Amino acid sequence: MATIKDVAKEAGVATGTVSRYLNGIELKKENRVKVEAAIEKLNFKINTIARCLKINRTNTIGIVIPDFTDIYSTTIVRSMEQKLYEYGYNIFVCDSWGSLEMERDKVEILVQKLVDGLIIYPCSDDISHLSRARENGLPVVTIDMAVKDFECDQVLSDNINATYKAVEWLIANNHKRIGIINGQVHRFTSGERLRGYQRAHEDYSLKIDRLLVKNSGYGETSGYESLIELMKLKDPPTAVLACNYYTTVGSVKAINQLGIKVPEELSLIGFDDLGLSEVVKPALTVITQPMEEIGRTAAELILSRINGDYHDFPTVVRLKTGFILRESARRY
Amino acid sequence: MATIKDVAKEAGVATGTVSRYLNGIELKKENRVKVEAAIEKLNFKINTIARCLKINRTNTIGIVIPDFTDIYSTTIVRSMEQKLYEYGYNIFVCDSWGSLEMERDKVEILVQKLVDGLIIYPCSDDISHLSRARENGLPVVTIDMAVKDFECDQVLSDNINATYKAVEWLIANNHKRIGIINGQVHRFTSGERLRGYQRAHEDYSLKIDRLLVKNSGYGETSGYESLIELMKLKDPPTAVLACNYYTTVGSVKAINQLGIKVPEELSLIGFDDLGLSEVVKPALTVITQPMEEIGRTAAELILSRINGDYHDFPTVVRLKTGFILRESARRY
DNA sequence: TTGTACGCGTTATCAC
DNA sequence: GTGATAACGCGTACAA
Repeated sequence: MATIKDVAKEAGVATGTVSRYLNGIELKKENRVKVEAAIEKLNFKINTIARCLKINRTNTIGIVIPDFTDIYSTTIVRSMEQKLYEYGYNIFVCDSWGSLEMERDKVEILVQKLVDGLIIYPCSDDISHLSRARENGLPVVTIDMAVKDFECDQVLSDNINATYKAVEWLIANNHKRIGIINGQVHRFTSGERLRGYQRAHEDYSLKIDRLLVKNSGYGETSGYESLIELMKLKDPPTAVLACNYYTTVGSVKAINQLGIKVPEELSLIGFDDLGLSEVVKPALTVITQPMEEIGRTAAELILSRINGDYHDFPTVVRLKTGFILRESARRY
Repeated sequence: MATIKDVAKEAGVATGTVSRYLNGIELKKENRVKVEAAIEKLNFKINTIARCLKINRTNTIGIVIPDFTDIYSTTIVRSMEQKLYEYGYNIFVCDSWGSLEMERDKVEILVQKLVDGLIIYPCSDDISHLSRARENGLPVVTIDMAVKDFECDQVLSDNINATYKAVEWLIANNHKRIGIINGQVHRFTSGERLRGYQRAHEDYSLKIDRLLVKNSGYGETSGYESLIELMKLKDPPTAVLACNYYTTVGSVKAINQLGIKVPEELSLIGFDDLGLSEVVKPALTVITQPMEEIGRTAAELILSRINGDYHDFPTVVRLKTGFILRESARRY
């Protein structure tokens, strides 16, 4: 692999001259031509590693998500990448496999690879490993998770009002027994989404039957099993709210298997308008999160911090969710 | 940020000694204790960039896929990551946005970041940019794409027999007008999948009606529109084969919208057993690709090449596909 | 404008 | 074993 020295020798100039050429500084035409010829001839490529070592920047943002195959995460990542690429940054995406240990490991790897910033979708509310990252002067932005005991920028959906609006709609449409299929209690978004469910009940003086509250996890299997359990109750719900995309998928699976008619026998409200929604029959009513906006916002925040703009640090951005009424929910 | 020199000074030893300690070489107990104390005290972290510059390896594999949100791709990536991580390699995943120009750009970035190998899911059959990567001694493995005019390892599904088996099943079950919704003709997998369709027709002396062959693209919209066009024909098909996951999704959408009864009025065979298959009603009959195996195989190949094992170079691995019979296809 | 010398943090190679 | 020192490839002063 040809180095900058080889190019300099070939062109008969000094290495500094080549370096300046590479950095877009104008040189004497004569030299420029020679340098260009040498680069072409030797098929020279700049060695990014050496450059990074020198300037102590990599123009790379590390991103950690719990699962590469989770379309909610990847949709956000895609939007981040678009924004960051625009500003000359690349992304280094890691998968924590939903494990805290792995997450720590990946963060460590990213820090050692000298990324210029870290955007993380934590898989738990233990983010003690992030403080070490920040000690190295690394900006950190979290997604989908409010973090205590650690100052950093955060981008969140307005989870509380998301479920509040959905439950409110159901109550307004005469539903009184509303099931909720939620993530585990210790997860941040689960807590908020449950909170919205509770608030709507409070505000309309409706009592919550604890049997209608499921929180075994955000996975497809959890959604599937929870829905079956709900419908096996002596007094089953007339409507069910699934609190993320995969519990929605699991719920639909269970509904199909049980042969339940939607919306005649059960109203279903899902989460995130991703692929499935319009494909299943009847089309799903869903709560939507602004995924592109989440990604873009996180990208913009990290870019600000990298550029030393800390005037609004730390910022917590709450993004509004939507509600798309389709056929799977109706008046009871 | 503390450097190895600081540690050496703090411990009162030479930098080489610290380096040897970091690389797991045993030192005199006395020195080991001093070095460990110094590392702890200074919160020293090894500088990966500097190390890479020296040893000329990054322990990182670059991966380029057409779309972060494409679950077929990410499932494969996940399986690659699992294997590579096991061997101490990280992955650097890039999204080509389905554009050749972007793909070139991303490959260039990866080469400059000095990844140790490149696994690529090309978005077209123009892979001229890969030869440059290989000139730098970089092993290249392609996924999902047979490549001409360029020697490299390739991991492919057995596309021809995949569609052959599906069409054969349909023919054996008395279907004579079989529609196919395929990717664009210039795409490699499309060509092969069409070939399987054709061969099955040949082998059973069935003539192909050109009107039944759609090839407007692998996207959801293409699938949606193609299915509608097929069903609008004077003599519509009795069965339709969608040739990737997204055309399958689009087809299901169209079927729901048109109110077509499956399998009574139309048999549908989809591609890839991903999420959707068991959620829609009736459950989808699908051709499956061994995604985990594709990822694992590609990872193993690149690891071999990195370790200098070229005894079977270049290798083309053809992996067998499966066929899951569910409710969406039946005897005509 | 151009050329030179040095620094970045680590590893490898010598002598000791 | 250990210590000193020369690489690795690039950027950047500073002097010419």
